[in-house]
Amino acid sequence: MKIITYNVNGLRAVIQKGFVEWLKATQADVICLQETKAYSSQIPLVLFEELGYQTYFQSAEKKGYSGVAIFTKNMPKKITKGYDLPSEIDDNEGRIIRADFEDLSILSVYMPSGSSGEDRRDFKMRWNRNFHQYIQMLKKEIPNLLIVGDYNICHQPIDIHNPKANMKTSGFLPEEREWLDSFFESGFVDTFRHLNKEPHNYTWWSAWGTAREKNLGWRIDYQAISSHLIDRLQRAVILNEVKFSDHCPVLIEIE
DNA sequence: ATGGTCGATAGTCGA
Repeated sequence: MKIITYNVNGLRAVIQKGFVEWLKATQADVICLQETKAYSSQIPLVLFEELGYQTYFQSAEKKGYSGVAIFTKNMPKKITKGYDLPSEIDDNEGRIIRADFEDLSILSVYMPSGSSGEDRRDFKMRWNRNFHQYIQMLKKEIPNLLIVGDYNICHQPIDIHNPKANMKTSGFLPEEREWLDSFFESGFVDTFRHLNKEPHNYTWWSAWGTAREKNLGWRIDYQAISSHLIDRLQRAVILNEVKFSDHCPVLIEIE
């Protein structure tokens, strides 16, 4: 099973740049999207249906903002948009969607950015802690989880081009990294890092200057799998040659 | 610390 996660930074924009043709060539079974910035009614869904995908969206209340989606060739047993267990924060920003398959549930998640100010940095921490509580409840019901998407946090110094300069930048703050530590330690494996210990592997590049050309980036997009499923992992790669967005896709294959 | 770009929108905002 081939699964891709991709923060597209506007689904309509990437469609104009050749996203559909690229997706066809990937032969992905499931693609999880973040920052769709659209309601499903604004997307020509037939383009994806022609490739054999069923399309599911969880959009923000605010028009043109955030939003996640899952496109899948296999029929899911159930789709859940937002939270389906008690939660202190509603998913009105369109950050969570889940597809349940026979032996695996896949969540496409867009965790908040904290880059636009103190309010959003605080919201990010509250959101992440609430999300983690939800996942801990959910895994009792559904042990086999794959949680993919834009986490908006670099985990370790190896995951960012300039760790020292970014110690006070949201996305690499100690408390954010500690949250990600606790998230993984609660029963998930960072699939890419499990198979690849090399530096300079990033999934997002700033629009400043020539950051992408020089590969001065951050690894903030992950595919996290329930630890007991790690033996099913066959491949995990960052598709950094794909440039429809300021992020790039991450691909895994599992048995 | 500073700086520029983009997508979606119609306000500028959020990233």
